[in-house]
Amino acid sequence: MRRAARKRTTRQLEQVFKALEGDHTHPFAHEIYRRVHKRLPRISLATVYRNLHSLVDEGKIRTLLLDEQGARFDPETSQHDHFVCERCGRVVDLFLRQTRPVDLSSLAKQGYVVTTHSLTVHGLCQICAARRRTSRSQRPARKA
Amino acid sequence: MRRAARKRTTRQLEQVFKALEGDHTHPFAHEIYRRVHKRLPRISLATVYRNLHSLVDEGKIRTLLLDEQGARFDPETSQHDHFVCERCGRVVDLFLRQTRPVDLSSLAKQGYVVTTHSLTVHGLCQICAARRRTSRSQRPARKA
DNA sequence: TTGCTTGCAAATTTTTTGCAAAAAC
DNA sequence: GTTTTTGCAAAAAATTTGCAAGCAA
Repeated sequence: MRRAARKRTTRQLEQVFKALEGDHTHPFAHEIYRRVHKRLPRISLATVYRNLHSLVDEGKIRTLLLDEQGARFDPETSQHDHFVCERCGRVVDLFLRQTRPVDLSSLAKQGYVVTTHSLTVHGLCQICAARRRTSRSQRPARKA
Repeated sequence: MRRAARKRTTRQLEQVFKALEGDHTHPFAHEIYRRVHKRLPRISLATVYRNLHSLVDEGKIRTLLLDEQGARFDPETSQHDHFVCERCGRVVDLFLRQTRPVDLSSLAKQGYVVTTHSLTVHGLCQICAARRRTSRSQRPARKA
């Protein structure tokens, strides 16, 4: 599934990248489409997908597979990890490995060649954990 | 997306579980359908999906999101990690955390509540790494 | 001008759902 | 006998593709 390298810069590509740049919410393709569509009302979702793929191929953004519903996109290209909140669904960047690197040395000894790794932590984010603490003794809410 | 708990045992459910039991290849739903279909030729893919979900809900199997093409299923329910080979696509179970637990204590200190985590390592599996070593100086092969 | 990229619509792929019939208990 | 589960077909949701027209270089 190798795609031909992109050769031209277009407004569509620029806007797709800008819609993601500096964003920490790890949006799905459709949300990126929604954002770009405000500036380029004629853009199609297919073009958003094509440009997201180009950006991934060029290493400018990354794909995240965290939900059954589809791929998320992340402009943070440094090696990092993610926290997924079970309650609110938020995905938070973690930089654990900067202070607590995962020890994969045993794999090399077993004959594996390690390129990258990704760590995903599931649980309650700071906000949802605090909320639960506050409402500790209340009976389970219906539908919030 | 909460499903009602299953109340009856059926041949379909049993066969879906048996098709996965003891398997270490982390198959997609369609491959499980293919296997079960040999024993129950009238089963439908929809039933395989429904039964896979039941088994996940009951904690008998787990869902793995590793590929863009869809979910894999894993009968290994103990806490473990995965290695994905970039060349052959194989997914191998890893039990790194039994000897090298990932240190997530800093998250608790920051107010997160951690439920589980998953670590996925990418690279070359033992077989593909060995093959590369053997054919080190050869020009890139076309189509294997 | 040349040929890459886009927009549109249709196609694909994976997974889910409605409903009558079949099976479980 | 009642209620759950199945099979089938159709629906949904996410993503990809063919192709003529538009745009970048």
